[in-house]
Amino acid sequence: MPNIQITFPDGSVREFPQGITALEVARSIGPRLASEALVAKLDGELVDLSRPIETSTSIQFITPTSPFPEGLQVYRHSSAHLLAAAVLELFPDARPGVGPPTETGFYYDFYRERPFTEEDLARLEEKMRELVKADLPFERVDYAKEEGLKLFEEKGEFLKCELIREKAEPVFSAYKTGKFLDFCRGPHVPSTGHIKAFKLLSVAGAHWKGDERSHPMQRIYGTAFFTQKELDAFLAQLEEAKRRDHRRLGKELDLFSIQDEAGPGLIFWHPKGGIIRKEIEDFLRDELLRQGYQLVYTPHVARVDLWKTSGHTNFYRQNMFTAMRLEDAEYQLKPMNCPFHILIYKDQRRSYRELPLRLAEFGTVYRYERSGVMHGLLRVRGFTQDDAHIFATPETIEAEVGACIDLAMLVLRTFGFDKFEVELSTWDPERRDQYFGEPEQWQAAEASLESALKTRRIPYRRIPGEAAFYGPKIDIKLLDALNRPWQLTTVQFDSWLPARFELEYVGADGQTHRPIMVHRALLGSLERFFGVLIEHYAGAFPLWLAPVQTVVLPISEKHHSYAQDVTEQLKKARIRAQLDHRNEKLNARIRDAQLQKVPFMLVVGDRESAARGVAVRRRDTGDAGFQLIGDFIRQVRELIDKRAVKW
RNA sequence: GCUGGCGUAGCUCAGCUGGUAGAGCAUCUGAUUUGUAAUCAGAGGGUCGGGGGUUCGAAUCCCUUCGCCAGCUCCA
Repeated sequence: MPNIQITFPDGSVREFPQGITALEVARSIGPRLASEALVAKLDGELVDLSRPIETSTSIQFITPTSPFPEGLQVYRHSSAHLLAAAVLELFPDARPGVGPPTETGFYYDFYRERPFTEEDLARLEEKMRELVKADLPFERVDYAKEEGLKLFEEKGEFLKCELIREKAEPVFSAYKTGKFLDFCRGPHVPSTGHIKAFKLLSVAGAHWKGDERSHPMQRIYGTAFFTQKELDAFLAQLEEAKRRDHRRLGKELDLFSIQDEAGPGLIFWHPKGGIIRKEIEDFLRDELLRQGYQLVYTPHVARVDLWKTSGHTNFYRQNMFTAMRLEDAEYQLKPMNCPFHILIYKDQRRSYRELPLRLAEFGTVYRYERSGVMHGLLRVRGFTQDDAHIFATPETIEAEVGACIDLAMLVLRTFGFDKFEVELSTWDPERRDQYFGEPEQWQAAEASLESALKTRRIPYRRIPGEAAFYGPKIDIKLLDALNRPWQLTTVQFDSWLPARFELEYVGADGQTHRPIMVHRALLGSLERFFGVLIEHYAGAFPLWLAPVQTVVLPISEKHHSYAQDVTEQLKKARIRAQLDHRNEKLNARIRDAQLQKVPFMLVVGDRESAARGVAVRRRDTGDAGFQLIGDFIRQVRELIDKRAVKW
């Protein structure tokens, strides 16, 4: 048998007989590697360790400690197969659909008359552990298409048959694990014994191939990690996310509610949430005015004709509330603010000297969402965008886009976010008919967006084909305290609406020209942003946002009047202060203030009233000792004024 | 909208196979006068999400409707 040459990651080359398996190569290096390796990478392609190597190649072994995400993906994919094998042991009537790895684990879809229950999950997990102990191999078998199809048909695997008919090559691979045979490209870890730490998380409904008209499927979600420690950390993070859930905190801290009687997806901002919203709006408004925006207010409804002109009745109908008939015409609740701002623009003849014209509004819009998709503050039917439309000449577009990005970064950082992901969504030149406008316009638009990012040295990802039909856009996602991404800021280039509404300005040359529009929202929606903020801070807001900034706690009744005096002084300094003189032990009142996440608690008793001071307790670090009342006020005022996130 | 789960006091929840509702916290009243995360006692509070049905009898079983939760699908 001829020899082949195998190149190792360190550059060394060794000869092996043709047909040797990757596992044998690993063994030639060391028994430890052979037992830990999960898959091999041959010239960059992932393969099973058991696969014979026929030609010279480079090789790399992937173990749990390899710095490649592919290892974990394969591992989770194998875990999904392990799950399917366990399901077939306990529920022979289940018909496996698909079961891929996901970002945080894996799932497997089954077709079955009866849904799985929580108890079923526990039994399945137990069975999976048994199969791990049995150390079953993930055995790869190649079938000719017809022969393989027949095999799956005999097993009654009608879903797999459908996939094979649609996707299989003339010879396709399948993987066998115990009773489970899957049409699968692989690769997999060598055997079930390699799977160390996993957990089944939930059952949920799904649809075959994601098509809601197709078979209902039962999806079992699970996750798997190389070590129990990593799994535990992941589960702890799930718990932490639950602890921070804005719906729960919104109730506990009395920030907002959703009322059955009013309808789903409609938000009631309670007084404490209202103060936070006011602080957010005040801050934004000040910045907007500083940056040359002009504030406008527009109605919530308009004649349907307006929405016909804008094109919304056509391409956005599915997201709009149905129109209402009034005496003279049909009226439509607004799903967007742009046509209104356009009407303000059109209300007079515009000169190039007025541009860029920046119109900003906290505009409340209503969008119809299907009943199953609402989620707290994050997905609602009525929300307020911190919206703005910039009407500009083509020459100034890049500068305007750049200014939007700068403003977005400034704003988001002020709220304490400092990790971002930026995306540039561009068109797909292959599908020109999907987009409005000429290719040259698109290239110019993309170039100006891209250049705005480049001159700021902002790292970004280009996503072809993700542009809106009317223009390319830049989206900024922030990462919260749990590193979850949230898409908030969007800056969109639009030459479609200016054309629809025949917008014009008179240029320096005395001719009329068409302006370009930039749609831009920094926080996206105030409701959604509020939800993100609550979860990011777990309800413990920065001082400047905290609904109650200080609570004054008199030790006993004889300190009431001094406590009252302290509270008045705080209020005079525009610090939100509350006096808690309830007939409760100090400990109980401290506890309540802690649970309400009040930044400062001021204990006042004999010592404090004698010395005109307060005993400061901080929300995060506890007792901070005595301070003169004047000093405390000055310090807190300063922290509020500079919108400190930490103190 | 679809699949599955759930809906009992303001909140968190108990209530086995049908026999006209219970705890803790919160609220109110009284006692207590408190030094850095829950003082004690008493009282009030529910047409068991809404409607219909089965039954001598329904929080419990059935139908229907509204809402919530986890997903699917779609988005700020």
